[in-house]
Parts: sequence; structure tokens; C-alpha cells
Amino acid sequence: MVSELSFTEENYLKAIYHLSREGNESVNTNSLAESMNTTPASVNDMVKRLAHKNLIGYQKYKGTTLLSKGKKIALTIVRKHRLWEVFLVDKLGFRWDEVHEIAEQLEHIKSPGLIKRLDKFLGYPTMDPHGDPIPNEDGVMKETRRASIAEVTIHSEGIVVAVNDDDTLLLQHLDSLGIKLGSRITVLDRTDFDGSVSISIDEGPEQFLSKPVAENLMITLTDKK
Amino acid sequence: MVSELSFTEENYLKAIYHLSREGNESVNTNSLAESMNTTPASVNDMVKRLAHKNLIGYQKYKGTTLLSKGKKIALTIVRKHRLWEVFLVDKLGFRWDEVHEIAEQLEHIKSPGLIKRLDKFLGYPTMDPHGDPIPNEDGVMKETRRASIAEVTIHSEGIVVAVNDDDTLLLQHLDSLGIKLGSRITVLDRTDFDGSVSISIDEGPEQFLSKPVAENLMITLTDKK
DNA sequence: ATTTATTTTTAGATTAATCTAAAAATATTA
DNA sequence: TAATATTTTTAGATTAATCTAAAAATAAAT
Repeated sequence: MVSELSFTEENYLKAIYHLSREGNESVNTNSLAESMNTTPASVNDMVKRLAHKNLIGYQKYKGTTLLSKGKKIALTIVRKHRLWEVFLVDKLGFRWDEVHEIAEQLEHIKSPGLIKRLDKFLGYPTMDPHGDPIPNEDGVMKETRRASIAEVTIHSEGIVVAVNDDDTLLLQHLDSLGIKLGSRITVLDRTDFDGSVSISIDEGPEQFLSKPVAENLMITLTDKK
Repeated sequence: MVSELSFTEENYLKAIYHLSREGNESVNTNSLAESMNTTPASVNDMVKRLAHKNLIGYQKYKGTTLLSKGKKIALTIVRKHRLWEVFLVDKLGFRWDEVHEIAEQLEHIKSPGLIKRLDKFLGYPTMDPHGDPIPNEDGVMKETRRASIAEVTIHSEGIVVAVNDDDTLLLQHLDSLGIKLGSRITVLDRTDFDGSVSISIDEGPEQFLSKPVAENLMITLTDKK
């Protein structure tokens, strides 16, 4: 039984998770301090508590790593964070760049059943509005990769995370099509002849992109099994 | 500028609000302690802090009252609590008696804009799933009253909060009609001849209640202006 | 109007989470 | 490898929120 963690403890676990690149590398005191906006001394104190609770591994001067229990908790927090972000964007109409702060708070709500119901209500999304994958209940998440619309298989669905070229005309063109960072794009078809693609933006009507535009539009997608 | 209150401070204000019957009467230390599940000594400490912040009035041995700033905060918390309860029941499918604990946490989420959007998403409800009125942004809420289905004007809408008679047959009858505490009932029509009424439960199809049933079914309703 | 009971307040400790300043260990560099 | 720089840890304080136990004030009862 993990006696109910404080918000702070949960945030430390999450920070360690992210800094260790999904829990694989060891994290040192200073970078944790920077990421948590606090001092190395405070981090040191907290790291001892978490180690004492068997959530992280810690040896003096050697940095910390998530233990399996700690990693599992970190992943449920990431899951909650990303599901709430989907809620805020899809249901409440926030922009993708407005939701992080709110999700930072919502991710700590404790309730058996809440997240399961939220997940269902949202239609079991696999990606958050920033294009990051959402772990399932067991902490497993689909691999994501970044690719341009030009190289992706037909029927792929993903979130716009970057535009490779910062040409003003291109940006204006995308804007006029209603494409921005965070837009959810489904690739409907591709013409072999000229490499142009037809897409749907946020479930909207079919629209066309020329090959050069498609090549510069990067999305993240979860690889379908 | 109210420098951002802690969850605990917010909870004290809310407790004072409820114990003072919507902020009108003075609240004594012991009852606050009981309601907050803590000791009179702790209450005394906290009361001093809140008085120092000009949120409540306090004189030694005289109990506390909400000041206007404190009352306003208390009301926004009540508003948030009740709106989240509507969300949990209407959107996520929780039962009315499962949501209090979760709303106790959600009510402390801080975000400019979140509650406004949530309110809109929920269709600007005026009552929570327990039949309690939801304060508007300015802390004003509609008066509610309890009445039996038999005495209410046609087209009234309210939440079932009690069954006056605990006769098993009546309870079974209500159950078979799909009526339970928390059901939202709209009174569609009433027959003068026998006092029977037709109603809709949770926006469902028309159903009929005999006069004795209607007389025992209590709802809360907000008086339409 | 005393005495008794209740309520409220103070005094002094405790715990989680933080801090600053200094000491210790490790890493880097000349 | 010795000197210097960086990182990490300790020691000792601080603040919010709590506690227990005892003192003080108020209220109730004889």
C-alpha cells in the first residue's frame, strides 16, 4: 500500500520520469532542482523521502532512478495530465497552449474511477493535444514518431507539432486552411502523380495540400499495430 | 489582491459559509472544529490567519463571521464544487451520491477561465445533482424551495430530494418508474379531476404519477423570475 | 452569586517542505 | 597529480498546518 502521496511527491516522481527520458537514465540533483524550481538542498531532502518509500533508487552522489513502483505512479500522473488536456481542448474549447497549467493541477485529483470514466467520455484518446502519447491504465503507451504529411501512410491520423519551413507565405497558407500547431489531421488520400494529399482537419471537410506543403508539415502519430 | 489561498484556507471559508447559514450568522470555534475534523486549537490558529487577511471578522471568544471578501471567495468555491458535481453526474455518469469527495478536490483548481467554460459546456445549470442551487459568477444564486410534485406549477423542473413516505410499495413503484434521489423531473401536466400528474424523468418519455405518489415525492426547484 | 461545566485561547511541539550557508565529495583542468 | 571548479550533501532555520495539555474566559446550574 502506497500511503497516498502529496502533490509535491507526485511532482518529483513525474519530473524524474521526464528527466530520465521515460525512466531509463539516472537523474542528478542539480537538474532535478532546476526542473522543480527549487534548490539542490530541497531536492536532496525529498529524494531521501522517496527512496525511503521505495519509489526511487538513490545512492549518495550517484543520482536517482525510478523504481518500478515509482515509475508506475509517474506514468499514471502523466496519463491523468494528458487525458485532462484532451478534455480541456476537445470539450471546453481551450487552445492546446493554454492547458498545461490547469492539467498540472488536475493530474493530482485522487479518485478511483474518475480517470476511467474520463477516458471513456473522451473516446479513449491515444494522444494529447501536444501530440504526446497517453499511457494506458497499465502505464503502457504507443510509440510515437514524427513524420511529414508527405511520408505518412494513408489513413494516418496525427497532431501537427511543427512546420519545418518558416516561410511567411507557407504559414499564411496554412493559417487560411485552418491548420495550426495542435490541429488533428487525418490523411485521406495521396495522388501519386504530383504527391499532393487530401486531408481532414479536426474531423472537418476534405482539403488539399500540395507536395511542398505536405513535406513541411510535421505531425506525430502513434503507430497502429 | 488576495495572495492566493491554500486549499485549507479555502476549506475553512467554505465551512464557515455553510455553518453560518449562507454567511449570515456567527460561527463558534467548536462547531468549526467539528466540521473541519480538527481541534479547536487548530481552528483558533487558522481563524487568526484569516482574520489577519481580512476575510473573516473575529473577536476573541465571540466567534467568526465572513467579511465580504471572504464570503465572495466562499461562494466561488461553492460554485465550483456544484458545477463539477454536475459535470461528474451529467457527463461522466457518476451517481449523485458518489461525487462529493471528488468535487471537494476539483473545487480548488485555480484557473481564470476554466469555470466559465465548464459552466457553458454544462449548459449553465442552476442546480447541482443534490438539488442545491449554483451561485453565478457574482455569487448570487436563485432561491430554492422544496415542494411536492403535487403542489408545484406545471412546467416546473426540479431534483428529487426526498420521499415523504417510506412505504416499501411506494419505493418499489418509484424504482420501477426509474425515479430515485437525484432524478431530474419536469412536470408536464396535471389533471384537475384526480390530481394525477404527467412528468418526464431525466428528459425521458412522459410518465404518469397518481395524486398520492405525487404528494410524497419532494423536489427542489429554483423559482423562475 | 458561587460553583461547575463548557468553550475558547495560549503555550509549546511536531511534520512536511522548503531555505541559506557551509562542508564534503566528485569532476575537470592545467 | 595537484589545484580548481562543480556538484552534492549536511546542518540548522523557517513557515504552514497541525497537535496536546493547560490556562483563561464565558455560560449554565445550583
